[in-house]
Amino acid sequence: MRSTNGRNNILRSARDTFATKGFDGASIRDIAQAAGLSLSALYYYFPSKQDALYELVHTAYSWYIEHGQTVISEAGDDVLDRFAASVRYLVRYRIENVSVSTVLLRDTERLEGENAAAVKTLQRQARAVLGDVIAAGVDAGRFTVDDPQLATRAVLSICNSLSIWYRPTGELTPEQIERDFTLYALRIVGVEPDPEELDRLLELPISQAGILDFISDPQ
Amino acid sequence: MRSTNGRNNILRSARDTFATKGFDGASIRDIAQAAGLSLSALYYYFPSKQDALYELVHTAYSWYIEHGQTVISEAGDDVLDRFAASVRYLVRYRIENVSVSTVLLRDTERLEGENAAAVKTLQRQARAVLGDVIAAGVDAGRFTVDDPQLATRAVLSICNSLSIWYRPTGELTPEQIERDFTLYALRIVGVEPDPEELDRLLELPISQAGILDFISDPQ
Amino acid sequence: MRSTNGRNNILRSARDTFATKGFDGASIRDIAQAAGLSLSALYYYFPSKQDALYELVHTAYSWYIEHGQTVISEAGDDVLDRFAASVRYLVRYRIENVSVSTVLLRDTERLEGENAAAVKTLQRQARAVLGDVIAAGVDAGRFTVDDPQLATRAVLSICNSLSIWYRPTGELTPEQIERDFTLYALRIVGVEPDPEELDRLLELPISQAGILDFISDPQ
Amino acid sequence: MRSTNGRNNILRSARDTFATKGFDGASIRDIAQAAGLSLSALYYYFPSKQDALYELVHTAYSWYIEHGQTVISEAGDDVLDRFAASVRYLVRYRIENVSVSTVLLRDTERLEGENAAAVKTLQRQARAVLGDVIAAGVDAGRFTVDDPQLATRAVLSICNSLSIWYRPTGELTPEQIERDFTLYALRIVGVEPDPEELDRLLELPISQAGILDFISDPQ
DNA sequence: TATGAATGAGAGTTCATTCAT
DNA sequence: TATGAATGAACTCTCATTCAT
Repeated sequence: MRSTNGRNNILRSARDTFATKGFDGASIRDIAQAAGLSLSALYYYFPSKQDALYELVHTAYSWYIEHGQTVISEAGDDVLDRFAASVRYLVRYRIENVSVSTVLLRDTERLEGENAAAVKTLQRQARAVLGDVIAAGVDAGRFTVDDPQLATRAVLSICNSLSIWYRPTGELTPEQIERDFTLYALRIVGVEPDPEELDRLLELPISQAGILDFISDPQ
Repeated sequence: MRSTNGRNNILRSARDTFATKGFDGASIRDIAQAAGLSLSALYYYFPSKQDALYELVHTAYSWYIEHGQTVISEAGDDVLDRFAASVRYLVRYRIENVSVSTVLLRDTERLEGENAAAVKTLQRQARAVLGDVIAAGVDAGRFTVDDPQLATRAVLSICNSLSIWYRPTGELTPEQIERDFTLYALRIVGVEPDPEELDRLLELPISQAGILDFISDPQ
Repeated sequence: MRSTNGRNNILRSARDTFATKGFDGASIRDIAQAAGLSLSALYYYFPSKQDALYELVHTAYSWYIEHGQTVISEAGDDVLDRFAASVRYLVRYRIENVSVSTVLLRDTERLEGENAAAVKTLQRQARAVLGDVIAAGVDAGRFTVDDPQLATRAVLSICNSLSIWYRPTGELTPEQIERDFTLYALRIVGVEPDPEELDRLLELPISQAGILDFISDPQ
Repeated sequence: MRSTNGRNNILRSARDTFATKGFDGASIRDIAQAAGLSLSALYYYFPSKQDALYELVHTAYSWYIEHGQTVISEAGDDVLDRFAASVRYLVRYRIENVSVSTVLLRDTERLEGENAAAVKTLQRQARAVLGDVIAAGVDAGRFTVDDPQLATRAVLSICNSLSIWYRPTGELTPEQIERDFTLYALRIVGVEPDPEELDRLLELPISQAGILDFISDPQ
């Protein structure tokens, strides 16, 4: 069994190097250097650069999907609560995991063959985390949108944009972003919350406990 | 005298090759082959791969900004009309120029030095096309958002997502997308239009006339 | 059209380097250095090391087969004359083209896929150059062997052994070897020539005119 | 105490891997995998790849020489019997030990330094096993060849060719090959046996008893 | 305008080998 | 005895680029 330590160390470096230079722009030598290892040591853990990307992307998506479902079920039965929880979960994920999010959203299309197919399935499932809640809200008559899938894409793309422009050193605090993005999301599905309601939705507990160390950002 | 023809031919190939493989994944041989030229011919027109990317990105952004301002001013004085026009202009641009949009939104960060700086300025201006309208709407009390810049990012990111998932062969028509995205944008800034009003906003004329052939998609 | 000059120069170096170090032991750097070119220049002419080997082997076998048939037909109708001519042709080929013979006989099995298949066909044809003559001799009742194919292998293997041990600086002259090997070959097929007959058979003209420069040994 | 078991297991794998891929084409990983061992385990038994090859080649040649001398002395005093015995011994060795023969005849020249020198001595001795018999036959006036050494090379090369083309699944039986090759060998040295004589020569007992398991072929 | 020929640097990957355990 | 972890050197091959024509 190859030590999880060595693997994770490399995955962390791969994540940061991919995020900075892009999959094709990042050389394996860059990753090795970032990991404090020799070039060839990487090949002890991963048979190829592609495989390292796949491992990273696969693990990150899987974690997101699994914890997303937990977060939503912990939000209770009300569809508004569940919707707010899933939006806030994604916002926080993007803010706290900018590097991996960049790789997920930009470099995933560099995957080939079976890897690409497997990840496309995961992406569909990840979209469904939010998409199922929106569909439920529409079915329940609480949300008013013509095309729940398109509305899902809209809300997701707002949150995903964080990986492009959010920086911890920027002017906006995570809390401001979380509040405003939650409001935008609600409005998109046709809900205009009064301020107290919005406050309440923002106080529901959202957990990202137990995230793997090679997913979450370095600080 | 360098013929515009040769240049544009190359820019078209560069756009498609960058869009498909990414800037770092695309080799100059790929571009030459797509252009039906020899490797060295490219160097007659562009001193480097970077320069070709810069030319492409610079021209595309400049065109977008210039025509965007025209479109908005042609929409009249009402801030709602101007807002709808600018959203619809961007939606159409993304739908009709998927390839160049992909490059603009993904590969621009591969630019270096002065090129990168110049394009960052253009990106700010491009954001301002929509951003100024939103700010005006907020100032006029017609839009209710706390942070006009953040709202701008939200609306932009919805439209920009088209470059990732929109395909002309997909199920949704450009008209459906334009309608729904316009509605989402209005809702984000706190406006809930009644159906007639939305219809009216969707009938305002939007021109993309005169777009350069190496920007707009092949069909 | 890539210049034949450049190609042949590389093929010559490849031949010598493969002969000395074996296909797997020869690095592309070795070949480039021997050719007085940079590493990458080789890739302008040959897409891979495999392809260079294939080109070399394919051309050498094709030349051997074609000229072998000419030599035999020029030897006249008598099966003994034809047999002696084909043996002497092969002996001379091995002596005058030791390097390429070494590659042909040792490294051909490093070929893969279609290349391997194509060369196996050529090898069968090359064996048939001598094999057809032996079969004709057996059919005509002039040769007494049970299995013409096995006798062919026997005669061929004697001649082929030259690529392993023959050196121009050795004690034996090409003429001595040609005489003795011709005698062995005759004896194998059951013919014991008297000295005058052997002399006559050794005086028939055998041409290797027009051999390609990257096949024949450097001197 | 290094167990002979472990060593032989590795030598067996080395033999097969070298035979299939060639010395330079075979990686130590390939050998380890074939032996069912980890990479580093090989280094417990052999200090380098070269040494493993040397051990294999050295042992195989030594065994061949020693048993060859036994076989010949067991054939009695008659030079024809001794000659037939040595030819048939080699034919059987090549047929029953194709893998090791391939390595012996092809990869021996990859040996370096002292290893190469030592093996060259062994090769000379191995040639002498047959060569001494031929020389004795010539001295005794029973064989009529001008150059006993060249005749030796001729007979050897016929037998050695088996490592290239003989496969147990082929059409020819070992017995057919043994008969025909013995006949060819006799003819080369100028002896035309009548059928009864040939039969008698083929009935002399030849032993390969006690061959080491890492020399003889797997079945 | 355009190409063929060439190059140095660097890509991903594999190699034989080492060493602490 | 045997392994997991690591390394430096070398591998084949591709890259962006140049330059004479």
